[in-house]
Amino acid sequence: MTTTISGTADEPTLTPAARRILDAATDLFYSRGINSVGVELVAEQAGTTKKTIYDRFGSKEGLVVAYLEARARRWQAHVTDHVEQVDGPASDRVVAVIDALESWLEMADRGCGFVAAYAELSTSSERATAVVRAEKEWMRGLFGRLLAQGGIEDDGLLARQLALVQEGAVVESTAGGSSYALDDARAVMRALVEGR
Amino acid sequence: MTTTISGTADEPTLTPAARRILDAATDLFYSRGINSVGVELVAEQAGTTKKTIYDRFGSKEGLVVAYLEARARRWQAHVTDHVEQVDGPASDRVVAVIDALESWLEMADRGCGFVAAYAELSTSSERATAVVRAEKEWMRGLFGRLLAQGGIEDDGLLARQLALVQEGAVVESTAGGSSYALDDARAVMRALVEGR
DNA sequence: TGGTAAACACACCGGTCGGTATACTCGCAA
DNA sequence: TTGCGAGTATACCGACCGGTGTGTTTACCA
Repeated sequence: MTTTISGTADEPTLTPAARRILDAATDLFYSRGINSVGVELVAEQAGTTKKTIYDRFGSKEGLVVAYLEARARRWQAHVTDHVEQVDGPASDRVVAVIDALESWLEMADRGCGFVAAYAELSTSSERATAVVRAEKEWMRGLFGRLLAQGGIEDDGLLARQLALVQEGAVVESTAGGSSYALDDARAVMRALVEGR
Repeated sequence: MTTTISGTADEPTLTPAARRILDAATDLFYSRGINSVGVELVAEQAGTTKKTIYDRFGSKEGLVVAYLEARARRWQAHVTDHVEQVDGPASDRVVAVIDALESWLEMADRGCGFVAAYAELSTSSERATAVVRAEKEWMRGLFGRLLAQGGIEDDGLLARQLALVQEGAVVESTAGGSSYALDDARAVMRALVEGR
């Protein structure tokens, strides 16, 4: 282990067609919504057939879960990269998460894919909601590790508050249409960390 | 005008069948997701027919917009009620919004209906996303009014931060599965308001 | 009394949904 | 050489999608 801040499982190997299917699903599920995209469309965009999708992923739900897991891996790697490039006081490293979010939202301007998935699937797919919850938990854990490495002792309260602020920033800057949300979040985070 | 903290338009009069349709849609759209519910199902649960839905609301999108507007009115009335029952320092009234959210989530445990709608519709319905954005704007305005009434001057920054924290609380307590989120949000809000 | 808005029942449209079945081709490894 | 996993192609299934059309019944109101 070279680092203690990541802690993300690496992805399973995929056959070439499965790779294309997952890429197409990632694109379509995020941009148009999971329930609005049929497997036939995914197959078409992947240059393959429904048959192959069902051979590789079992069901649409299986494909959705694979999409969410892949998305979580990419997001976590993205955040980890940003955070690792900063070495200063804990507040600087915490705020770097919002920098990561900012560059992420330039590609993903439709908001948090996990919150969207939760909204669409929470009543219909237990497996999908479990992946969403795990991602939120990972964020809380990340903030906890950043605080600990910065020498700030915290029983979990501050880490949870920082994660909460980060989630609020996503909602306000996307659904809320606020162009100040990221800066607002940075200010709140600094106040919280430096205040204790 | 008896109060200056509400500022919500009252609902248009509806025919009896339209009322039942809107009630059924409110129930179904929220609990199962908008894209997952067909107009036929709404008609059935409302004890009416598709024809009447299209006569009253024009299209499924029209029904969705009416649902979101009605939901916004109920949410805003709910919050206003809670806030009006508190008369203390600004921090107490601000925190009362989280109390309102807490009792709201007892009925609506699937998260913010507006965020869910945004996730499902942001690429397909301009009208729906406008209603969502207006609701988020209303929340920022509410916090601004509460601060002003409490004698706290704010150019908008603090009000936006409070709204951001409130949104984060919703996400963390629903999709995030955190049972501390509401208390965490209250603590952050108090720190922000009392800190300035 | 006549007109009108509201709600009703019901049949119908083209299209898409998730999912399955059959059959064929290819490359690779035992 | 044989077998197998991977992929392709295509046809099919019942169910449901959003939306429309025709015609009938009810109730209120000028």
